[in-house]
Amino acid sequence: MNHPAENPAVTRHSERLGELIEERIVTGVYPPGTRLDEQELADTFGVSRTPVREALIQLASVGLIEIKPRRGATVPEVGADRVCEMFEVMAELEAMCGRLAARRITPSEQVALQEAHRACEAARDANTPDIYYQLNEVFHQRIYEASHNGFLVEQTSALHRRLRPYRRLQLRVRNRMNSSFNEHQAIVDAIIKGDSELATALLRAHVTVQGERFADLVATLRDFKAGS
Amino acid sequence: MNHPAENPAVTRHSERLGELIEERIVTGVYPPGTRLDEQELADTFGVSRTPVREALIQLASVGLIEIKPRRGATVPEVGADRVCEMFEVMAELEAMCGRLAARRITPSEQVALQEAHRACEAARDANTPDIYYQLNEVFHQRIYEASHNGFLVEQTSALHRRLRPYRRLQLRVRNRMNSSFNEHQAIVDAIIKGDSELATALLRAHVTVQGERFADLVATLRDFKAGS
DNA sequence: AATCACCGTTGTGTATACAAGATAAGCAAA
DNA sequence: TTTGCTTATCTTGTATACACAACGGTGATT
Repeated sequence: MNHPAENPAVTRHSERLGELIEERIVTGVYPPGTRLDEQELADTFGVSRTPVREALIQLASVGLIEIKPRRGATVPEVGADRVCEMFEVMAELEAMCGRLAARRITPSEQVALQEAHRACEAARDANTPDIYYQLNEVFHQRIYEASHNGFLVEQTSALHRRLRPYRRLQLRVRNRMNSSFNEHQAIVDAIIKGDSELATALLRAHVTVQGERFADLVATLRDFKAGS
Repeated sequence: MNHPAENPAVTRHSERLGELIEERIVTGVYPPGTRLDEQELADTFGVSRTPVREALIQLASVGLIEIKPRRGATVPEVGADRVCEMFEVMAELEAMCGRLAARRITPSEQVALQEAHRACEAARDANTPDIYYQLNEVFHQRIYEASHNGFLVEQTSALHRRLRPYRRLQLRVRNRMNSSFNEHQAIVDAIIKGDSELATALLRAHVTVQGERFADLVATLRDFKAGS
């Protein structure tokens, strides 16, 4: 058997490169404001400038970096307000997923959703926020897919990924894991019950809270800086 | 105003190229299924393969074309169902714009919105669908901007552009221009009045109709083909 | 006659070379 | 010392050259 499927060795390096660079951006290796020198990246990853450029263009068109003509690529200083805007849109997209999911979810998807939910419950009981965080992503993904709108799934997943680093900040927020799980419970109930309006409202609130927590965090940090 | 993004004096050809190729895709010069040969495009536009590749990658990451490793770029056969999915998301995004706009629109934006609306009215009275179509875009853009969510504006505008060719098909649909204008009127009223829920509902319906018209059109075409 | 293997061609993916603009340093003049 | 201009250098943007995988055709074998 030829294994083109199992082998991630995509013949185009720029794709792999894009993921690597993206990884370094969201993990803070390349913090906002960083200038991304093409030659430097090329040396780092052991390739020539060509694939690096292609990867950068790809990242730029997704909005992860900014490329100014003749002035290179930089990791944008995502203003806190910008992130809030993104959370605002995210809330609406997730709410839409929930609305459609409540109407369209199949029996097998119901099972999958409840499985994901129970997995979250286990992580909560074990008090392992990192695990919970991971399973939380699966949970939300299940809802996306239950919307039966492939385009919506793509858009929502993309934005979810892009907001990941900011959501991550909230892991330590007091009691967030617990309240998150309770919200999940209500969301699952609404979807299973087929109450699309309720699912919409609950999911919107669920995500909006995340945005607000983020805003709180930013405000706190600013005060902290100002006070020191 | 310093808007380097929309400054046409961009030294990077790939951006300009991307727009040119996009233009040819949405206008049907490169119909779905077309294989986009890099060398061929390079010759066509009088540049080398490098900028062409960069433009293609950019288009691919926005979803306008598909690139398979070692197998080149093709204009995807966007299934009708896919387009319907996109309209479904579009309806929600526009609805969100309307909801926020109703709450946040400034006096000067109110004026701009009404101006755009009256311009549409003139086009309707003159019975010039092409002009109406153009002004209709301005009208919607005004609403996007009134949402005061820059990220939302970007996302919505992008999807709007991507759906343009399919919306264009509806120009000739019977009476569409007239009913569109009437819907606009109600939308403007709701936004000015500050009734965000009403604006949401009206805009969602306004766009949903477009999606349904598109579905009707596709169905008609299919029957036509089957019957011939 | 049909099938499979081998080889040539075509076109993508990458590296390198070259051109041009932008930044920054150095020098001169006020 | 500061300001302005010139120039040097560095980085981006583009062209070209090369490597290699995929498709197509021809020929041999069953």
